[in-house]
Parts: sequence; structure tokens; C-alpha cells
Amino acid sequence: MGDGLEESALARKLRHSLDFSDEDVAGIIALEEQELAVAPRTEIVAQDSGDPSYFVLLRGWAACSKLLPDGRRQIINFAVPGDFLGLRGFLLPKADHAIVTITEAKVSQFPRQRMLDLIRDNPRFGAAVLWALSFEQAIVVEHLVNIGRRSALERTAHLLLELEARLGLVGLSHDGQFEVPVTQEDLGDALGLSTVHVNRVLRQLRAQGLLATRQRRVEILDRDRLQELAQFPAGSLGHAAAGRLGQKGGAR
Amino acid sequence: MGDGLEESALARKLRHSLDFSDEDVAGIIALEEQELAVAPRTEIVAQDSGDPSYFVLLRGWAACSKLLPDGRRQIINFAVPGDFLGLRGFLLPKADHAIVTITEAKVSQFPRQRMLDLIRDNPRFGAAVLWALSFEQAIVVEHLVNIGRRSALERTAHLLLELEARLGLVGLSHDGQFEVPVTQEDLGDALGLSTVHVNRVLRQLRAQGLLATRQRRVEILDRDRLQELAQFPAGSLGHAAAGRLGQKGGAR
DNA sequence: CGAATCGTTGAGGTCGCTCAATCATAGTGG
DNA sequence: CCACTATGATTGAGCGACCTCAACGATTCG
Repeated sequence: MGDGLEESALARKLRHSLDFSDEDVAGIIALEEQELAVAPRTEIVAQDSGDPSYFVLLRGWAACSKLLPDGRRQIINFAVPGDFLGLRGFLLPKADHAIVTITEAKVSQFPRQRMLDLIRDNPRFGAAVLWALSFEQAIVVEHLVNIGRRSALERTAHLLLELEARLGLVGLSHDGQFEVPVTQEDLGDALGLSTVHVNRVLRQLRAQGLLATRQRRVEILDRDRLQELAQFPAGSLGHAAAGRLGQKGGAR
Repeated sequence: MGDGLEESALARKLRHSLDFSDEDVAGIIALEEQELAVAPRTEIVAQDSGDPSYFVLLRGWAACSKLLPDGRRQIINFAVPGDFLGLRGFLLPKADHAIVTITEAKVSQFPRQRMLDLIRDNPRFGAAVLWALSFEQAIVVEHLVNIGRRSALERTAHLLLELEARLGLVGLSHDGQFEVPVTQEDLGDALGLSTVHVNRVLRQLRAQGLLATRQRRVEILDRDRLQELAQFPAGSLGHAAAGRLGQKGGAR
């Protein structure tokens, strides 16, 4: 089980977003099969792999991505501590995506069959998975809008604001400052831009006084203008909970 | 209940993709609250509406889209007969997207609370919803890759091949011919392209002998080259079933 | 027939890409 | 501690894909 620090990130998220009590959280954590330390740039789930496991990311960053035959890559979503990994894939016959760590990471693994059993037997848990999947999809949809209909400047701003909001949910963002341990190439693959252009866009955001970047650390300097530029709705991410779906059926 | 023709499209899909028996299908159909005929270009679910219902599209086309404040629009996904509408939204506090009919359509409506009860009480049904959501997300992810990392020509080819495959699942595509009752503006909003460029791309696809378009009807002339252009994996969509998730718990 | 919607085509502009070089940073072994 | 290396960030020049604006056909429908 986690050593406290990592666990709390997940617990914080579960309580905040999914309306789970401490007891529930403990129950979920107890399900984990094993906890793994993973090196940077390591593939956790391979594209087209069958029977994939399901993970919770306890520490570090990862990316869910798709690789085209010719080498082009699209990052679907970054995963930050507390996030679920492979939620979408584990019901499909094959994972249609790869999951790769970006930094050193720690994950806990939930074998596929165990998850399936649990969903079948515990409605409250199934509901939670359903909610998490919906939430994840909302993020992916936002990325789709971002890439499809926003300029490079707008979409970069939007992604950074989204990351800040998500990191905030697990206590990894303070005063508009947060770590983004990701290369500009990664950002480009997430934003549908070239590495070079990501660099120029970041420079532009800096020049306009909207944010500062030191190393891999980002600081939001002018949130209002940044949000306006990105058309980022204030408080959009999960601050409203899932409602009370699981309330009645709560078996354990 | 449906008049037979529409019902069969849904039933076909449920049996084909979700491994439901005729009996199951009948059970699901029986849940519907009411059946609605909807005019073209009518909003079924408004963006940011709370407490949205959940629908099955029996006839016609619809689009799930997001509108930006400045009027830009991104179509997340087209819905064809047999598709579920609003699956993602109904667990979230607010629908984060709009659903608009494209043609005249017929939908059956499942009120939100009824769905929630059902998921809680019937694990098999919950599993089916989970699977459907995963499947829907796989399509959205594919669109993300499409827009993020493929050229206009590639992504247009890809979308058409995807639509053909999906229409084939419900018997609406024969010999590579199928109706796409959608304007080029709609296509552009789905592909992240301008209307004008969609037109040019289609012309190019025609000029290369890959497909023909008459009115709103598309015919695939050279599937091999089209699939190669789009990097579209043959038989990728749902021809493999969801597995046997629901088998054991099957309460009714 | 008139009106509206949609499709088609041209001209010109721009955003973002590619190619390529240089600079910064961190790690490594001597 | 210092080359030496590898990786990533930065910048420039030139180009191409796609966009915008605008006009003109084609189709449908009342």
C-alpha cells in the first residue's frame, strides 16, 4: 500500500470528486494487487495489448497516447497523481492506446478480472467507475474541441489551465504554480502542434505576461487574461461532485 | 415502441456489439419512456443543461457538439441509427455538450433517474452502459488522433470509413454505398476544417478515384487505397464483441 | 418562379510546419 | 573539477496546408 504521501493524493481525489468516504477509500485501496515503481518513458500498457490491467497513478506523470504506423503520435491525455490509467481500455477487447510513464512513477495495479468481478458485484463501485469514465471522457472531449477549433495559443493556454486545475484537486498546485515535467515534444503531441511551434507559443504567452516558466515549473501570472484567451470556464473541473448515484445501493 | 424498421437497427447493434439476446433487447426497449419524432436541426440536449435525459436514436442522424462562446463549433461525434445519445453526459452534473438532430429523427427517451436506478439495481445493465461508454470513447479518441495528427485528406477519408463501418453495423451500408445526410459545414466542424477546404478535399478524393459522391450519398470506389490513405485498420470497429462481462450477474 | 440553402471555385493571406543550426542543462566518466 | 555527451530548448528562414473572403452554380422547397 502507499506510503502516505501518494495515497493521500488519490484519497483526496476520491473524496473530492467521487464523494467517497474515508472508509470507502480504504476499501478501494485494499483492492490493489501490487504496487509498482516504474522508470521514466516506460510503457505500462502497450497499444493493442489484450487483457490489460488497470492502474492508479500514485506518483509521477504518465501519458495515454496513440501511435500511428508512420511514427506520428497523439497524446490523448496526461495522467497526474491520483488519476486512473486504462479505464477506457479494460472493457474493450484490446487496449486501443498505449500508456507510457513520463517521469519516474509509482502505480498500483488492479488486475482486469478483479475489476470486472467488483463491478458486477458492487453497484456502488460500478457507479464510481462509470462516473470516472464519464469524467475522463469529458476531458478528452475538451481536448478534441481544443485541437479542432482553437488556435495554437488558445489551446496551449487551455491545456495549462486544465492541468493546473487537475493538479489542484490533488494538492499539487499552489498559488498558480505547478510542475509540468513534460518535454515540449510531449506538449506538441498532446496539442497537435510541432515541437518548434510549442516553443514559440510558450514564448508568446511569456511575452504577454500571462505566465512564467522556469525549468519544468509553470507559474500563472495573469489568470484572468489567460482564462479569457483560452475561453476556460472558471471552476469547470469536477468541483461539482458526481451527485449521489451510489447512495442507495451501497453494498460492500 | 418502434415500428419495426427502426427497432431492428438498435436490436441489431445490441446483439452484434454488446452480445445481448433477443430477450435482453426486448427488456431494454421496454424501458423507454416515450418515443419522439424530432425535426431536423433541433436541439435535443442543450449545452450546460442540468439533469439531461438519455436517448436512443432510432432513425435519422444527430450530432453531439460543443459550441464555443464566439460561435465556433466542434462536432464531437455523429450519431447514426442505433446509437446512444447523451451517455457521457447523464452522470455528470451538467451536460457539457449539445445534441442536435441533423435530419428528421426518431428517438426514444430514457429519463435520467430511471437509468440511474437501473444501473444500480441491474449489474448486467450497468455493465452494458459501461461498455457502450467505453466504445463511444474509443470513437472520440480516434477523432482526437484524426484531428491532431492527420492531414485534411487523411482525416476526411478516415471519418468516411468510420461512418461506413458504423452504418454497416446497423445495416445502413451496402457495397460501400451509404447515405451521409450531412452538410459540408457539418463535416468541417467534425474534422476541424473549414467548409471550403472540406469541399476541396472531397474533390481530391473523387479525383483520385477513391470515392464517388452523388447528392448526400457516398460510394467507396477503392477501399484498399482509401484505407491505406486513412491508415484505417480493417475491421476495427466493434466486430469483436465486448466479451462476457454481464454473464454471471444477470439479474432481471 | 423566387428564395434559401448548400456546393463549388478562385485569389490571396496566414498560421503553423520543416529543416537546420545554436544554446542551455544535466549527467558521466576520467 | 572538467571535458564530453545527450537531451531538450530556442531561434531563423522558407514553405505549404489550410483559411478567409467573395462570387457564382446547383438544388430544394414553398
